Amino acid sequence: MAQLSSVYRRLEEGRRRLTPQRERIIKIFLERPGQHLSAEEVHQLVKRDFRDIGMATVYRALELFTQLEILQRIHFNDGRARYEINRHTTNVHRHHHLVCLRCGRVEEFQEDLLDDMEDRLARERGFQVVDHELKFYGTCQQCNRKQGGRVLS
Amino acid sequence: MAQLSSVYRRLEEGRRRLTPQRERIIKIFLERPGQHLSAEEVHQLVKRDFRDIGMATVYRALELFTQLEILQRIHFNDGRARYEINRHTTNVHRHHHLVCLRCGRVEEFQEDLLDDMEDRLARERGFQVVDHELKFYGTCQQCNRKQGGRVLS
DNA sequence: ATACGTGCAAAGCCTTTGCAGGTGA
DNA sequence: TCACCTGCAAAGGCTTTGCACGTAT
Repeated sequence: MAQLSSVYRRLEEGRRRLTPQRERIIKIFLERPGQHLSAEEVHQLVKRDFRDIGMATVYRALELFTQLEILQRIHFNDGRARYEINRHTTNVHRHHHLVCLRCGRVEEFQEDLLDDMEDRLARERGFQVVDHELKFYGTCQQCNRKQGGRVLS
Repeated sequence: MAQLSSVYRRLEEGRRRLTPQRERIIKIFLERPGQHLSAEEVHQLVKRDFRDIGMATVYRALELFTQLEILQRIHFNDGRARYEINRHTTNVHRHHHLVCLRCGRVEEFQEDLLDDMEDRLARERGFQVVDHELKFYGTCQQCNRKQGGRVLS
């Protein structure tokens, strides 16, 4: 798992430690590329190895990694934060989300068109873009086939 | 205010009433096109006319209007929901958001490029888009001029 | 009469914070 | 030693719900 060294380096720069719990948390994300986990989900997964870990530790780790730009916090309009590996800093191309309103699954997709938009925003409105976020809400292929079900919320 | 009749029609379809409080709330949004108000902000504004209105009523109205697709709920990754008039259903063109990380101001901008993307998603992945959401995070012109300040969170 | 709406207070989530004890450098 | 980390419990913020009373049809 090559990416761990990069995590370690960023922690060191801030004089923070890679404790066993934090390592497990990062690995949970590295083992599940393209998943968007809530704090609660992460907690359940870490508990397999650290039975006594508390939510506070999970939240503190997620917050720390978010500040170090190792993780990224996302909201899908359901009131709880989710986290994913920040691929921007791991040199994989930026991606976006397809949120299915029937089954709740979140798919990803790649898109390059936005770079042009960012340039235009800087030129025409003086807005310097640091990050962007694009989400499509709708119904996924699988749900479209089943038909009939009711759209959530 | 022509749009109020459309609000009234949609309420009637669901056998819900346009009470004075609800009317005031809708007007607050109609009077402020392009603003993204939190429940708390709406509460403060309604209180000018209804001193005793409670947060519960505000939340229930916001929830109702969101379900009727008169308002739209948005999250800017700060943990609180904001609401804006759903222009999709009032036939004004869809717009998106520029969130300034220094001063917190939210600007809007128009963009048509996404329709092509939606077509491609349907064709290539069978994902039927109902709605989309595009946000750019960065620093606004005003803040860029002032320089120096620290970027939030 | 019936269904809907309101304000108040209480409860519910998700998340953060304070604290005492533990651990790594 | 010193700064950092952890689990627990308590507190915080935002939002929802239960209830009794009011109101429109």
